[in-house]
Amino acid sequence: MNSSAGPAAEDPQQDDHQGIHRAVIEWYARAARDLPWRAPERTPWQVLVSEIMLQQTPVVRVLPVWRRWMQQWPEPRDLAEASPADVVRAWDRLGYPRRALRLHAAAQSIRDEHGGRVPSRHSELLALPGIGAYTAAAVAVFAFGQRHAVVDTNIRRVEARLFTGRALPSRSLTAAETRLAEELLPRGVPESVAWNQAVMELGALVCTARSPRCSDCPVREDCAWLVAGSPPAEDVPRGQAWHGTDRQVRGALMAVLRAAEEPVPRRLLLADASSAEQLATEHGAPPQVVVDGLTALWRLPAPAEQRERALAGLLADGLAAESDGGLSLPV
DNA sequence: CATACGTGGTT
DNA sequence: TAACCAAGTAT
Repeated sequence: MNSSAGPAAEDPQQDDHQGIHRAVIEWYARAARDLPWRAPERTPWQVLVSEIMLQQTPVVRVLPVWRRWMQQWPEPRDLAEASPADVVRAWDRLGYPRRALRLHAAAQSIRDEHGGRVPSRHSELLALPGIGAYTAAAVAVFAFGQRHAVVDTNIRRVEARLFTGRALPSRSLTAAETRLAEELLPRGVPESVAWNQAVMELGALVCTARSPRCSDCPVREDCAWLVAGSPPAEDVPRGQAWHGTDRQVRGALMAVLRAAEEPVPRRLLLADASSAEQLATEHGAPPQVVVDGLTALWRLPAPAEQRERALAGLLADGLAAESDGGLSLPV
């Protein structure tokens, strides 16, 4: 309320935000989803795995994969001992399969350099493969209860609207946003953890990108964007190209490799619609290796050069490996 | 700072 | 239907 000089004068903003802190945290207690990685008995490893899986991936798609994953590899050591092929298969179609490889490498680092326990320091987490600023903070906060500013896409959007009055945050994370998130963090450790979790959930459930449910928002009275009349976003979001891209070809190649139980001959993997037909004609019979997704791969309107390039990328990333009979997931 | 990197549901 | 979007990271 007041910002007179005193012990707390170093962050005069804090008093002004207490009402917002209280309202959002109270809303969370009432409206939060019941997710397994939030259960009281959750382990740091469970939290870490969930955070990696949730990178750019919706909760509903992560849930079933996470459950299987934690049953199969309940501790970092368990995953560390698995083969990359098994890890990539278990990742299923979560997308960005390089995350699976990095999580595997992180598990090995945890085993080799941290005694098999997920490290709790932000700096140590940050040093693990596949873990950046967001995930390091998220694990430190949600698994270890520390006080750090978590800055994900949800929190960026909520804070952009609530305090900056903009419909959407900028394309990339700015220093100003990080500073704002840090300034908004409640003083007390438990409160800061609750705040991070609550704002993220608010962004996921109410303050959504497309059609925000402002009538359900606990801080709609304080929202700079709403007060300004909900002006539209300024810059047009660049679309994520897909059709005809290398990424699409990589995805189709990965689908085949995941389904294959044996190495897939290179010519089979790199065939296009016409050459596949030619192969069948010449051999007078369907290919010996029947693999799910091969037909879809052949049907892609991608030139041979692009298929070669996509496969080379997979090999370079360690998502595919060459063997006697052809290509397979890395053993 | 921009770009590559999967996948599938929603609008 | 095409475009948008989802708890980012690495280069």
